[in-house]
Amino acid sequence: MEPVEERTRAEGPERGQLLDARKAAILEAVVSEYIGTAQPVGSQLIAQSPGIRVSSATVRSEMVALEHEGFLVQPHTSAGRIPTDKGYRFFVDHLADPGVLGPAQRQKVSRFFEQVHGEMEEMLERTSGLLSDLTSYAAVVVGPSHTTASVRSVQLVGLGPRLALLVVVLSDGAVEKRSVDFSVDVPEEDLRAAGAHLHQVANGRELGHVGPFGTTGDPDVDAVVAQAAAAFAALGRDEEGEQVFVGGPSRLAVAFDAVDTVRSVLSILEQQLVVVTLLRDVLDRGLSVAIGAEHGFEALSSCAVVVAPVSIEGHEAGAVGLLGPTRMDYGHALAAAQVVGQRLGERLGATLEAGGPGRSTGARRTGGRTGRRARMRGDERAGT
Amino acid sequence: MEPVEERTRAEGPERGQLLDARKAAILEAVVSEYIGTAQPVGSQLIAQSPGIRVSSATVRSEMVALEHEGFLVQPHTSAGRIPTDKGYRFFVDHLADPGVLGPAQRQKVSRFFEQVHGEMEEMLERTSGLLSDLTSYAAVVVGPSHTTASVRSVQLVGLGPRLALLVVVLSDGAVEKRSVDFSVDVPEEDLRAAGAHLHQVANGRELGHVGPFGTTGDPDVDAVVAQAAAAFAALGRDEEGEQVFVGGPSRLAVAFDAVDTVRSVLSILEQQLVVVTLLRDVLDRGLSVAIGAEHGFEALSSCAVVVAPVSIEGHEAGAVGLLGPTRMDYGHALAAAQVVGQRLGERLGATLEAGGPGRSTGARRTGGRTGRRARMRGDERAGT
DNA sequence: GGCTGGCACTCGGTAGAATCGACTGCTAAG
DNA sequence: CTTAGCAGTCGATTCTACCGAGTGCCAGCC
Repeated sequence: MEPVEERTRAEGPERGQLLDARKAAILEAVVSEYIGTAQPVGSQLIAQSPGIRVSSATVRSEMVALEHEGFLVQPHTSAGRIPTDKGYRFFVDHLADPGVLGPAQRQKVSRFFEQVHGEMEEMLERTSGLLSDLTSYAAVVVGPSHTTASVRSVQLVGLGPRLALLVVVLSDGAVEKRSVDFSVDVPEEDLRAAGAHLHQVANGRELGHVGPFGTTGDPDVDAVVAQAAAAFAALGRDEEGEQVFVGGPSRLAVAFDAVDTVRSVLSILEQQLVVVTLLRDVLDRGLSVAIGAEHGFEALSSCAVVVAPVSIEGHEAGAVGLLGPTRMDYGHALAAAQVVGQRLGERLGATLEAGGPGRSTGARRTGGRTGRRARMRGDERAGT
Repeated sequence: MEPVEERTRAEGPERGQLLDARKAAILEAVVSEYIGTAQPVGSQLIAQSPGIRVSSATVRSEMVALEHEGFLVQPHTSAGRIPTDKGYRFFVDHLADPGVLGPAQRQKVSRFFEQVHGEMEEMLERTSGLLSDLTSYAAVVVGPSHTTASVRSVQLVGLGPRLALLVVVLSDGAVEKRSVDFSVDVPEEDLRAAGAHLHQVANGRELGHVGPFGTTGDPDVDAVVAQAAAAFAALGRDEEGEQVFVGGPSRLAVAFDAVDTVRSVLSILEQQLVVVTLLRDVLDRGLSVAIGAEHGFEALSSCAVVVAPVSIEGHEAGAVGLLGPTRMDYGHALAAAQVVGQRLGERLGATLEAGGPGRSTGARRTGGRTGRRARMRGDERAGT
């Protein structure tokens, strides 16, 4: 109604984002208290907390102001106050101490990355478990997309008289495969010849950009090549997406007490494409935390998402994230995500350390985020 | 107290498992009603249901008997009755109509298996989604173990001067890989030579039983072979287990209203080894349904598990399962699991249809179920 | 002017009493 | 053996009273 009135009533030179020191201290106290207890916090409790040197009456009037400015809300008239998304946002941006992992946890992380072995998928999956363990929140790990990796080897392996497997090894160590069903028997030599030809043509190219495959002169072999080419194209289409690993989804059932919330958040996590988009969006906006409605997902409005990039030798290769209630322990979550993301990047980099120039095709992400695909696990229906 | 009394009171020649027709009809009515409404069901409702031609008083006295025999319980004195695990068991064994999928669902299944494409993992994953969609319960799909498949191809692909990828193709179309880090630069020819040698030695053997690898005469190549052999061994160790795919876990949050139950069931599903063991156990005991405490898992005591085998050309290759509350729609769930399991087996078989004799190494499972490993997704802690 | 103590007020949560109603078990009659 | 009738049980619901945490406001103090 009277925005001017509103603005003059607020004191000091703040412009929307700024709060004077005392308000900030009170807001911080409210947020940390609420994060700890999940109970609306009242003025008296705040007045007693260290760092606040005024009476509860003063705290009350400050709280009224904070409520007007949208940092706090009262669930009902005679209750304490709880932070709004904006309140958490201010807390995260200005107040929370950087957040450090305890020595025990640091050690756990170190030991994990020393011991972890196996191929990328396995490592990413384990990492999602680690992150979830560290924080008690659900964790997601998004692996690098293979779109920029180049083909290092192509092979056709016969599995039967009329069936073969197209095996493609990429420069980043990923292996893609696709079965090819010839309707007629194909002799082993033709298979081998076709494989060699495919290798010649595709080697060094990016998976999405192989072909045309030309001819070999031998029509039998060419027939095989043609079939395999189709499989190649299908590979390029299907495997363009990132893989998503979710760790500790059961943690959601601890973080939220409403079974409805659990259900809707779980069903979001089942749609891997959505998860990838979500993390990407947050990172693209230069954030490491998205609170409540800050990301566009209705179903996640009671969640906060903490994201950290995973970069392999300087180029962004994926992301790790945490999903918890808005009243999550941001300091800890940020620290954990950040450390794990970084260590994971280093670890993945180290595996490729001995890699040649093929690896550094690292063209930066093109930035567009439409058309991305991810392997779906679970329901594929677009959310309800 | 007086077992003889007990036994003589019951009529007819039953011995523990059998019930006379009227008791059975009443039990069936109680179970189906309870499955539908989740409310304790009283004698009056049963007396009205079609097929029951006696008064509520008679129903009551029969219910007393059924309670004595352990098929029903009363949550409290003045409430109706609900089935016990034993009650569900009898229902499943004797009463439930075979259960048929509706035409729409049959069609959905058919269309799914016509359209589904991609490699095994993807297909299994999608299948778990399908099954969950059909039934509204959480679904699990366990893929075949590779232990009986033989090696069809071995290749060493250089990813960098000192790094290579060992790529092993198995007769069932699976591809296993492992990166090998030589501490010195290895020329391309040595890699190729070592790869060829490995292929020679391993081809046709089972993954767990390759080696020893002998020598090639060239010490440089032998060094590479030795490193790769270690990777081979690691593969054999790691990839012995089945893969597990969970579809629609969010359905658990619909089926159960206690958030605690949701949490504990979810955390079971996170431990893939446990899931494999569970399904195996049930199948090994010749069952297709395990109700409540029938499987040994405390955390799943409020669940029922429906299992159907997936067999590829006669030999057991995996399983599909459904996880829901004990008051699940058994008829529908059984039908869905059975159909999907069978179709999946046929579909997987069709892919290998053109396969040669290598495929039919199908030695039956050895039956032991210790030492099995599964890729873990999520937490790895042994249950709480 | 800003801070504080005091006070009236609000309102969710809890406890207890009354009521309701869906069951049951029992019994006596058909 | 079945059935109608009846007394009894006990969870669920509603209502009331009450408590207490917490608020907003105000008058007085520094």
